[in-house]
Amino acid sequence: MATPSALDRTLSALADPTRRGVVDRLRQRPHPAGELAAAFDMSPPAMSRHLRVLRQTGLVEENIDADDARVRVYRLRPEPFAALRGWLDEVESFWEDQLGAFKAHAERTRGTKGPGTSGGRKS
Amino acid sequence: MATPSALDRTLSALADPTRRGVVDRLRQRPHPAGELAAAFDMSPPAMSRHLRVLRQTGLVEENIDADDARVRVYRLRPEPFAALRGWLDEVESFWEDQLGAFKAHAERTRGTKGPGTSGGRKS
DNA sequence: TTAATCATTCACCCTATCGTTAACGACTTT
DNA sequence: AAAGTCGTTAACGATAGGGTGAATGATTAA
Repeated sequence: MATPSALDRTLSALADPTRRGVVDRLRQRPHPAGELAAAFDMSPPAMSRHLRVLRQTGLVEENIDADDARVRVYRLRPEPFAALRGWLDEVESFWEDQLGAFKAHAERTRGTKGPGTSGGRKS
Repeated sequence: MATPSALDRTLSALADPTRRGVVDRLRQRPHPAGELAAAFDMSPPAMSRHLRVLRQTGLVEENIDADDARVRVYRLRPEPFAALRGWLDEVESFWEDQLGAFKAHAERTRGTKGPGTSGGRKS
């Protein structure tokens, strides 16, 4: 594994239901690690690992509670979500392009319904 | 594993670098399975499994080539990407709420004073 | 100082996933 | 019909990911 890209790590992190649940929950407000473990009926070590994954991808940030330095409060960070949106925008631009490409393609293949219907298997 | 949600499956599918590479490649044009296996220097069975995952999440669609029924041509499908965007929009609305108005979800938050750091945890 | 609490890392299972080769079904070609 | 091609499923080994309980470090409470 040649050091996965940031997008790799972001998507892997969000692919886990627990971690996505944590993200959803952090939308409401920041939470201490212990609260999250309890909320998902999970042992503290298990949640700690999930939080580490989220932290390493930059999806959440850890802060020491001002009133009790034992407590670590987690909150969302926007950057990885923005990056994911950027990739998604790129992918979805495919269909916009397809509308334009449809005209061009329709010239070459008169009669076929969709753009890029198979063509040759050679490049 | 209580039947993962559609979003679970979509994110898991896209978390794999190979599968995301396939998606990126299909943005250019539809491809036969064999071309994809070759492009990623991977055995046909391995690619076939990746394509099945993508197909099961609805990210790609399989079509029999009109000229050669042995060839299966894969192309992108928009729905799962739109669903992912929907979730991403929800998550990112978090920051809009923070900037705009906390009154929007002030109705749901009981007693807690805004996004405060301190937490009264305790079970 | 001693005890209790919060969260982490460490050690270990256990399952899921990815890759390979071999075998198969479907289609095309000669 | 026989051989060749494309892509799949089947069976297997190797690896990574996620769960637990025990031990550790840091902080607070008594």
